[in-house]
Amino acid sequence: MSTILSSLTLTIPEKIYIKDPQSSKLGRRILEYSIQLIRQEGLEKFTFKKLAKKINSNESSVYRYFENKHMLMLYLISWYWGWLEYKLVFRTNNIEDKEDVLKRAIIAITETPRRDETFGFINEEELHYIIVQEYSKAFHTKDVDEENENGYFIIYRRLVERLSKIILNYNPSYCYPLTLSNTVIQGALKQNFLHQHFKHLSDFKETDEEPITKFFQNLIFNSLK
Amino acid sequence: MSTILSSLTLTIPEKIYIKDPQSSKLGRRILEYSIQLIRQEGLEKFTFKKLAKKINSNESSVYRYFENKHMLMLYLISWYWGWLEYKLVFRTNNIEDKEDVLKRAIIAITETPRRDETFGFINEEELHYIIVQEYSKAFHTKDVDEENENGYFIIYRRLVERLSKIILNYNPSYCYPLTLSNTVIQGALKQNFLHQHFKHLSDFKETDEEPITKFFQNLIFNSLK
DNA sequence: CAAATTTAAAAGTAATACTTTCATTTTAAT
DNA sequence: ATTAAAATGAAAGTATTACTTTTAAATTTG
Repeated sequence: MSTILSSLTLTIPEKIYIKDPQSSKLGRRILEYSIQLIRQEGLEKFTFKKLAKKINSNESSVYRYFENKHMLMLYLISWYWGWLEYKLVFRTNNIEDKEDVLKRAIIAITETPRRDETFGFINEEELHYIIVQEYSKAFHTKDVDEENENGYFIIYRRLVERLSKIILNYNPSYCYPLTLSNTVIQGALKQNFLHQHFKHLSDFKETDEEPITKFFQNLIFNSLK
Repeated sequence: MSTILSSLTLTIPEKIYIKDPQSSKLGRRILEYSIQLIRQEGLEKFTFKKLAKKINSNESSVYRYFENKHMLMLYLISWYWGWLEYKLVFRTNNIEDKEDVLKRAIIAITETPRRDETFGFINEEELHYIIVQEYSKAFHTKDVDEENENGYFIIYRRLVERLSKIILNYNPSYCYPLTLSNTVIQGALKQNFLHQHFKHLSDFKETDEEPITKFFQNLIFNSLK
């Protein structure tokens, strides 16, 4: 993606944060370095105290932006889904051929991200890494239903719906567009995780290029034809 | 499944526990009631203290069986995978037709379990519920690689490999048997979760019978044909 | 029945996840 | 440039958690 759109910012549902972290220097430092620190320590051992120390700030200051680390994680996850949505739209824009649109959509969602300068202070490559490791913990809580009502997952919903429409557009008689859309989006993350930590449960070789994308393209086009 | 085999017990890797919970009355009570309590409270709010109170025992006694709640969860998850493996083998045993074998395998893995008397003190229906909600938390830790080396996930591995062989047997030229096998096993759990908590992201109606099974059968057979 | 093992009760420790208070700095408005 | 408002930092405080230790009582086993 180009740096032309570098003034773009992704909008995250207000209820997720106390004070908008994109609105201040400290807030942006919190986002930038929390990704680094979560990657280093893992979500379990990551604390606001450690983060504050890392950015030469104070625990209580971090708490003024996010209620707790769970909410910070929800913020980062929303950011990630928003970014995927943006990629999806950008890459399929102005394309006529329905098969081509679906092909490009699958690539946008399943490819391994490289550092991308579009949104300045977020390192997309590193964010992808922590999403792969940690995202399901933020979903799978006792309070999902309540959090869902609060709109915490609205960006994910939009992403799934967008992809499902592209699927349905390609094959209008397919019965499971939403289910397949979910399967691709979440399955891609899961396969990344398995490929990293359970090599023997993966069919891919080190030399394969974007094997996860290839798997899902094969799966989807065979399934929809 | 019948109750004929009620004396069967599933073998769980030794390293997961300190003292085998299947070997004593207290141990079995720990397993039985931990499932209930995790379901009630969610894994986050579940503590050994609460569990001990529920079974009229003591915190320190529970710690003599499991190092911590993470290990208890790994035990329950291994038990679940072991149970799926058992179902898979039992249901496909003596069947000749390769397509039929694969069909039955998909059912065994993706169907919604009912209370099954095969293994006495474990409520399979309730276990399935907590696996759907919580299992990915036990996978996605900073220590996966180490835990993997310790053999904590060996039963999962066996299950994935078994299903992948059935897939490959049905279509020997298919390139991604392991990846597809993982996608089905983990995807089925994920779809259960979505169906429960994100109804609008699901194509299924309340009246559909075993829609998740149908989705995966459609996906796999279209993809392998 | 005696010895070995298991369990219960209670108290203790270190870390975590916040909260509160108050002083200081920064920013924004006139 | 002055002042009020807002944001930040430092430090101390609280409740809970996750686990450990010790000792005594109960249970099992040989």
